[in-house]
Amino acid sequence: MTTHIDGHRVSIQLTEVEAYGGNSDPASHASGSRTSRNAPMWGPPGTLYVYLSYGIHWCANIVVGRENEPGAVLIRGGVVTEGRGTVERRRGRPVHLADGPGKIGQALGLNGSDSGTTVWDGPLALRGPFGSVESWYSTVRIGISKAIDVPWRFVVEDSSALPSSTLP
DNA sequence: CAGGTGATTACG
DNA sequence: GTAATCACCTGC
Repeated sequence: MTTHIDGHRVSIQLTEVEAYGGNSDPASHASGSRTSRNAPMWGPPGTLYVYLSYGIHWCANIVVGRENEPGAVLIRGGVVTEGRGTVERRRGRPVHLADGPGKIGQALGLNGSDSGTTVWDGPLALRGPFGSVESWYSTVRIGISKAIDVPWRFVVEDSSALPSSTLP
């Protein structure tokens, strides 16, 4: 995925994501009522949902599934493949692998003003290569206190399984 | 390991 | 109104 924000282009190859559902998923921000914060989760697939976590971290999700049936994928980790200088300036430290949703949000330069935009006309774009499904495995989601047994965290085995042309 | 930080929610 | 809860990161 790639962002073009403040005149800077940053790309990451995804290595870790988590899925969140709608009303039937107690851990989801869409488990309760629709509010101004979580409204993008009801949007069409490809909508971006960005929220502020712990008052500090902007975390990014891509909405999936049908419109009005909330569901989203939280971006948890990725390898920086383009714009590493920009990422290191934003993060204030050397960065190769950004692991953790707050770090990813900061690396990509996202904030609340990007919530509700879409991958076809917003600052964040999706593009391949997407790798093979065999290189991913699933575990339980982390950092949550409800539905902790649902195995909807997906991780790439190891970054050497990524297409070598995408690695730095 | 603990603390920062602020929106959102649950309760009256 | 107030209090508790967070899909987290950093530095000790």
